[in-house]
Amino acid sequence: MIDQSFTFVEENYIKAVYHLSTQNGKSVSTNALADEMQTKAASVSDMLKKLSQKNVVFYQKYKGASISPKGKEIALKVIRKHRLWEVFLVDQLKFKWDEVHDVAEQLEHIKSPLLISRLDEFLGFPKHDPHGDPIPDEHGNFAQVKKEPLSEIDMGKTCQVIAVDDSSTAFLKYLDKMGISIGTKLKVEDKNEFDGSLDVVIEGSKSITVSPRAAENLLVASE
Amino acid sequence: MIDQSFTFVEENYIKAVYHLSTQNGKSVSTNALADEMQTKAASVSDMLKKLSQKNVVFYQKYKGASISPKGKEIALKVIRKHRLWEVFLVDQLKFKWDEVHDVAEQLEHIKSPLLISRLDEFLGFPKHDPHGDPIPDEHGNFAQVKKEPLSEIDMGKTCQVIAVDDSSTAFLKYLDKMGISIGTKLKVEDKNEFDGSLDVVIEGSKSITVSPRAAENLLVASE
DNA sequence: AATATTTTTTAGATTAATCTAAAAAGCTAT
DNA sequence: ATAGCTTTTTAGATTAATCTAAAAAATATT
Repeated sequence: MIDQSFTFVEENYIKAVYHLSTQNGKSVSTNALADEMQTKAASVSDMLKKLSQKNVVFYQKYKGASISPKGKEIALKVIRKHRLWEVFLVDQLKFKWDEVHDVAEQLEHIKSPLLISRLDEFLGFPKHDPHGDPIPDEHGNFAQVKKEPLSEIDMGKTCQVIAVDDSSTAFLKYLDKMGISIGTKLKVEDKNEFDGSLDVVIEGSKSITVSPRAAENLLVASE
Repeated sequence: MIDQSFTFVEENYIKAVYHLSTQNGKSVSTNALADEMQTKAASVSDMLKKLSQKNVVFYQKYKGASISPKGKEIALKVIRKHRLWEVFLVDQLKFKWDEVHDVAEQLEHIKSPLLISRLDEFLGFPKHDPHGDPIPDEHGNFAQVKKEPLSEIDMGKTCQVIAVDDSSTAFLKYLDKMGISIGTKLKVEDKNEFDGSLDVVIEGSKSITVSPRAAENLLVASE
């Protein structure tokens, strides 16, 4: 096993397992993956079996999958490439942030360690992509963004939901109804003194009011 | 037939047919393609059948293949991308000319018209790649390099063999023996007054002496 | 707990690209 | 012009990724 190489498709599955299994801690269901990958559950089952053989995911029939250390390494390399290319597209080629995704999805699979280290250098070793997401270094390390409750965010500031402190179904259902999920970007418009509720704008969407209770349990990263 | 798309593999075959069939005018044999593509003749037969169906090559069983107008269009788009990326790698990322090929072979298949037009602009609309090969514009047009006999090249200048004025087997055998073929790069080191012969260095190889007769029939592009 | 529903897996096909081995076509040299 | 050699094509498998439909396991409901 000198330097095992993965197909574009395998890399995309690994990335998806990494994303979904680190986002909410627990293992990822076949259907969740099928949804993420825009494919059918049967295809996912086949692929998980293969990726498990290659030791990049942990997988038990009917029990879902999670990322292995080796898989995490691969996922972080792909994510590093994806985000560096996004910086290139936006900073150098004047792409708008909403135009970069499809192209970066292709560029992230180009295999050349030299290319990536040179690109990193060329871009001035950026630490974040145009969406504010951290760029892992060549060893897969990246500055862990500090989580703080939404209630601590200053008025006028923008932040991104990265976790929740209360994972009760009641809370999650509430978030769902509000249109908030992991990754959602929020801008704190106003703080209402009388009850501590916040008026926030959901990026690219509507303005809502968040109760103080919810604001304490929504963990965000400020930008 | 809205905007037919081709796989990486198909694009590589189209490029190979284009290269081989425009280089020496006539149609390309299955074996020549197999050699170029590092694959087996059987695979080439299958692919030519498919590409012929898609109207990108002209193909008749046992008679070889040549590029169609549609195929030429596709080939030139891929070549344009390949050469623009080479310029990027050398000019911006400090790659050496011999390090770019494998990476450009991957990058040339990225699908995004916006990416390429922006890259072209970013690089200052270059007309040649780092090897001196012309970069086709978005319509597939490129400055035809002017051919001149090797005998006209000034001392100290570098040039590339692009054609021959005498296609007798005798001459071609002579060139073969000397290690010269289409694409070979030469540097004129010295001109011997007494017999008109030239001392030239074959790039990455030995120094040889070319007779005046040969020098008149070797058509080159100066760089 | 037993049944019904949902989720996941398996079985069996399909498509793209490839291969080996054998058959067919084309060339060449006497 | 024909026998022998080379080139090319076909036939039949193989691998990766996918799908549909059916079977099996897990979860939910009464």
